[in-house]
Amino acid sequence: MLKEERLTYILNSLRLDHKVLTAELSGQLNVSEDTIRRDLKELSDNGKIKKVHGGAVAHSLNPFSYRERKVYKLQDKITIVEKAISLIQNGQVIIMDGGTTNLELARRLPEDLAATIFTNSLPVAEQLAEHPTVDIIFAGGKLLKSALATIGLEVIQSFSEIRADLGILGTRSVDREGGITEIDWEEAKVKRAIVSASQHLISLAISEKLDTLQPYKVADISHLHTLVTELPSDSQALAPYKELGIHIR
Amino acid sequence: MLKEERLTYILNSLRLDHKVLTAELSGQLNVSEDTIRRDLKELSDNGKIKKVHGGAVAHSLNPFSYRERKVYKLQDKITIVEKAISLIQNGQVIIMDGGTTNLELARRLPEDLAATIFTNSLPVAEQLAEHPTVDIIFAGGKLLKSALATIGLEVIQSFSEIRADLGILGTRSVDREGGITEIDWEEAKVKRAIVSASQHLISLAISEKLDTLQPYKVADISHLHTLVTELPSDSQALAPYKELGIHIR
DNA sequence: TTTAAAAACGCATAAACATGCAAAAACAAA
DNA sequence: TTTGTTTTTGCATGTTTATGCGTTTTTAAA
Repeated sequence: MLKEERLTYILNSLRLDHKVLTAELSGQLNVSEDTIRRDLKELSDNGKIKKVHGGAVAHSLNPFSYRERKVYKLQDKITIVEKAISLIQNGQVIIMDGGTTNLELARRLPEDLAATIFTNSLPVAEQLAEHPTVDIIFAGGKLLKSALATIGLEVIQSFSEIRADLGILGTRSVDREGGITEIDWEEAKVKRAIVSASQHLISLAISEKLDTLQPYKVADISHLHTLVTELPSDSQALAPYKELGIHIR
Repeated sequence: MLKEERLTYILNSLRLDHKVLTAELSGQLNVSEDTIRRDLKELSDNGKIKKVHGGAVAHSLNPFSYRERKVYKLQDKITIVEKAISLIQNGQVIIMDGGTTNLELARRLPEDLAATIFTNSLPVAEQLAEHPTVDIIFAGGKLLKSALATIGLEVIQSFSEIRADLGILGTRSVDREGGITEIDWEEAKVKRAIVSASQHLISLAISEKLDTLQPYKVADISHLHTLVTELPSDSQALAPYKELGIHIR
């Protein structure tokens, strides 16, 4: 294996997992830890990564992703995202909003996927821009700084003009009675637009969001077609949703 | 076997595998490793491949390589940006597009500025999102991945509905005869929309862009109200523009 | 503070490399 | 054809690079 390939491998792992461990890489690549250390040093010297004790973390040159807030329950979210990816087919038109789970989805989309993706999330759009084949349509509007997403009438109108195959919602709360609910009124309105524009609605939610409620309603539970969590599909917590006819992944 | 055939063979292997090994090629092509090395050197000199210790890799192997670019002439751009900031007043409605200079402007806006800023550039919007008081309106549309900016009819329409106090253009080329010109047709169209939506048009351009031309016209020089470069305002290079009645900063 | 893991450093070595040179081949012109 | 020139190639030479292994130093967590 060429050194160059190792460096690429490291950068790629870093892109997917946000961090790499020297010991782990040494095992995966069958070279000594010293070599890995030298690789990391080189990448670090070139400003590509940030070397830390034990490995390295992403240090994107992109000024935006500087906010390197740790992603809460990243492992669970990765599990969810991998299930969600299996639901996406080539050629589909997809609407997705923001949130860390959806961002992770954007990051991990298969290289060879061809799709058209509508979004109102700046980070998601930026992540998708690195994908070679997906077409990205950004819904314009007033930017909500805290969410780095556009909101308002214009966004809603944009989405209302689409008939999307898939709507993928990062979800704050799901409840069998209260349906999908959100904490921000404006965001809830945007999500509502996504719901009505999507033929098939997928909710990505870590399990702790199940059976919780927020003040603003996005959609009745009957609108939800597929629920993706990190739990195995036969988990007890998911049984009530299954009974409602919702597909569980 | 002709040398040309070998080179073709190498390029083809590289296309398939993204890498070639000197030793391997030497065996496959029945020539010495030295010859292969010379072949690789030639292809590398012509920019076709990237030569590395042990063989060569395709340029695309490194996924992040295209992001590497440091900001060209950053110091000059900071000078420009500081002058440009002095032209902005509280409460104004501003349209700005993308480019490194405009991104730098977004980064350095005074903390206490209150303004409404329309943009079609993802990085600019993200940067502005860190500002406490400006309102950001993002113009939606199809995302041009290379520029990380939206383009197309929708963007143009968004801008056409505005009457902005200030239009701030990052500028590829300015010429007293040819006006403001751009290298990308779609981007040029968007800039044209900015021009006609702005009551006062400001062009930010490092001096080396003066008196140069690109294929697509954005605006006649008569539409330009203020030209900001890193040069002192009494510089010889700016005199012709001054004569045309353009404000120089 | 103690301590185990990680990193840095120096060193050794084998593989890959650049360079100069000469032989062979291809080519051009007389 | 003959002769002179250029290109291509392989080989011998010394040089550089990549890597692993001890040893010492630093780090971070208990």
